[in-house]
Amino acid sequence: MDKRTLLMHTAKRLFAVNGFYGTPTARIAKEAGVSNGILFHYFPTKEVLINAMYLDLKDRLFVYSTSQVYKGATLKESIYTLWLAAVEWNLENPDDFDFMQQFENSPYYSLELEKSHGYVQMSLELAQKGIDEDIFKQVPSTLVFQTMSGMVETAVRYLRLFKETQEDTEFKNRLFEMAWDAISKNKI
Amino acid sequence: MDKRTLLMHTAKRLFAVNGFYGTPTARIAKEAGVSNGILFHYFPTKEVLINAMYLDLKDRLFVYSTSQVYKGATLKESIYTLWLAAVEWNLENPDDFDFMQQFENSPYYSLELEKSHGYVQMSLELAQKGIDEDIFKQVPSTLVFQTMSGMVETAVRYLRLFKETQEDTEFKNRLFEMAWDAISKNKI
Amino acid sequence: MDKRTLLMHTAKRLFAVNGFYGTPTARIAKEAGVSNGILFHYFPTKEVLINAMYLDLKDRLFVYSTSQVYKGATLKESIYTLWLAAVEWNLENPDDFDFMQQFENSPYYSLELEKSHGYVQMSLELAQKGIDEDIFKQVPSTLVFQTMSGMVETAVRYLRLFKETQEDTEFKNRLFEMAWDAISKNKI
Amino acid sequence: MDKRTLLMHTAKRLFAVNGFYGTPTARIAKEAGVSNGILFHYFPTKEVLINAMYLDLKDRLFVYSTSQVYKGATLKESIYTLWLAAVEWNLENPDDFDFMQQFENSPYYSLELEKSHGYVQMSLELAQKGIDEDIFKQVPSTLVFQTMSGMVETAVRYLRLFKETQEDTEFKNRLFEMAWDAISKNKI
DNA sequence: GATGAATGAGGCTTCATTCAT
DNA sequence: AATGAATGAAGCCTCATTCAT
Repeated sequence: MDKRTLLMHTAKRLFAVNGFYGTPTARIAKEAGVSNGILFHYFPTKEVLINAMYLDLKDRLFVYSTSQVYKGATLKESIYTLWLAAVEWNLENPDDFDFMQQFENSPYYSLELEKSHGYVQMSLELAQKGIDEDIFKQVPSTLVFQTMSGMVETAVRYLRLFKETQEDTEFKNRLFEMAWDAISKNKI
Repeated sequence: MDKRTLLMHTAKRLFAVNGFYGTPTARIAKEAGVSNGILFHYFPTKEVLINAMYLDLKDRLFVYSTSQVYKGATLKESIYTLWLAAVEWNLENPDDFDFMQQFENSPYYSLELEKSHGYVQMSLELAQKGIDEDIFKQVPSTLVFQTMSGMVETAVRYLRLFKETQEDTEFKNRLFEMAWDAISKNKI
Repeated sequence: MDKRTLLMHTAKRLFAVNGFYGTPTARIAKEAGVSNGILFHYFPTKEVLINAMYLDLKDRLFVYSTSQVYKGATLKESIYTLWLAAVEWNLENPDDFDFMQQFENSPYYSLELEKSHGYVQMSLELAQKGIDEDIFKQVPSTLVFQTMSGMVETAVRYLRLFKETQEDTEFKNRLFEMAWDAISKNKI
Repeated sequence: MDKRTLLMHTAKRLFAVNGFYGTPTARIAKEAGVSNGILFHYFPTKEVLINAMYLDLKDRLFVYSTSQVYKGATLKESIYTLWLAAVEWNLENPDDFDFMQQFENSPYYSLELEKSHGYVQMSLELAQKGIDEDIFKQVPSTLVFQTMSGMVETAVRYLRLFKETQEDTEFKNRLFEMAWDAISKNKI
């Protein structure tokens, strides 16, 4: 693994546990087994490192989630697949989840950062589709998107808190139904 | 205003903008117009200050929200009132909201902190009531609680992003319906 | 001696020997017997410290030189007194001289820094007087000033190089004559 | 241009603006368009680079100045030619001038460096000649030399400060007269 | 000769906290 | 209670120099 990647991995692990303010760059380098200075060769600033990591994670989550959706799936199936993929990816990568949560709630974060991200584009299109087909509530697509994101977070937090539910497929389906009911029109 | 309170107000404002790692205690004291040292007379530690602020905010939010609910309200009315109170309070106190979000997503935060909080107790009881009365989905009360909290956050974020919607009562009702649909049983 | 002054003294000594780039702030603090941090309490930046020292030195040199000139002296006597005072002050404070030379030839230095300095004002007035009275050559007063400054430097350097001449009043008079001849009109 | 020379040119330009402490070797290499490491192939040390540049400059200045003096010139003519050549060379190469000033006033500099330099030898001989012929004041030749050097510097600084005087031959003659009067015996 | 990644010591500065007054 | 000078550990980052290729 090249040093750049190595540094990102190490940083993510440390950030998740100690937060980025609680993690000296020196420690990242040390635990990555590289010199102090090389970190700044790849990332001119600690902030750059943090941003790079965030965008990288978003990318990976996006690629993973979309790869799960199969052609010809109904809208609900697609949404379900995406939701589940996101939830499971976060459960399997708790460090990533913690890091992202922390980042998104820090002053470093600005929405601008991700507006252009492919995964935002795709989600919005999907949301718009559901609205146009009268499956979703008649609200802005961005709201649908944000609601789904929020519900993913809620699910992840809950499943992490009560580990015994993590393998319970039936329970996860119920979690999804809550999210779905939030955005979809109530059938009579 | 006594110095203790003054410090908390100043700290909140600065924390909201710069984060707590970006806000030196010296700056808090300076902008509060008090001496550097006195801060540590009232709060032995920066961490103590932060925790105190957090619990204080929760208290105020709790008192405010519950004071809005009137006797004899139906369950949905109560939930609605609480939801709306929380949303509006957060909109009117954006610094508080930012501070809390930041805190809850930092390594400082542990759930233990608030378990005992009156507002958690009350919310859980309300959730349980809805479940028992077969109005809510048959899921743990903690899940209902967390979902509602998440939906409040989503609403606040959205309303802040699109300021023109903040005065639109109709729109806020729709937001509430999303939250309600998430936790309630679907009527056929 | 208060810590601020103590730091300036120590800094000057170290700067003279090692240059300011060769002198860590930590070393200044250490040799001054104070804590590392206090330096930045008095001087927010190493650069501020350096500038402060420079202006302070100029002040002291100015006060010292002018205090030597007596009322009713002729122009030549005044110039001589000032020249001698400057030369001797620099000889007695070699660290100061080295520091100033270094500073004036570093990128830190800008003429703006001292334009407003009382000592510049006074020197220019004196120069103008000599020009008006047809004692000095008919050149701009700033040129007279700069020439005298340069001749002081030359004298100091020479006297430092050949220590045996430092006590030789006769020799110093010859040095002054060189400076005087440079700026004054040649008597036929 | 070979890389060695290229590096020296780039270094000089950067040094003049930012000083040598403000100019990382990495930046020199980058702006010269060569690799980081190659600099240390040609100059084992940053200090070696700096010294090499200084001596190189002195050489060039020497060669240029002496080439201007013609056979059979009187002493004053020779001095004038040398003075003017030095002044004009410095005006045309301001970076070089800044670099030299900075170097000569830094802890890197020691007189030893140039004692052996041809240009010092020649200047001293010329000075001695003037003294022996009773044209110059009866002072050590080294003093004459240093005075002339100082007057060159003063002239250059002044002409740079007031650019409109740079083309004024008449004015430059007056500048030279000041220098000449400093070292020469006053004709009655 | 040439590249540029890699090293690691060390510099400047910050800042929570303490303490004399 | 109040002040603000003082402490010193620690953080981020720089940069001359080395080294593998």
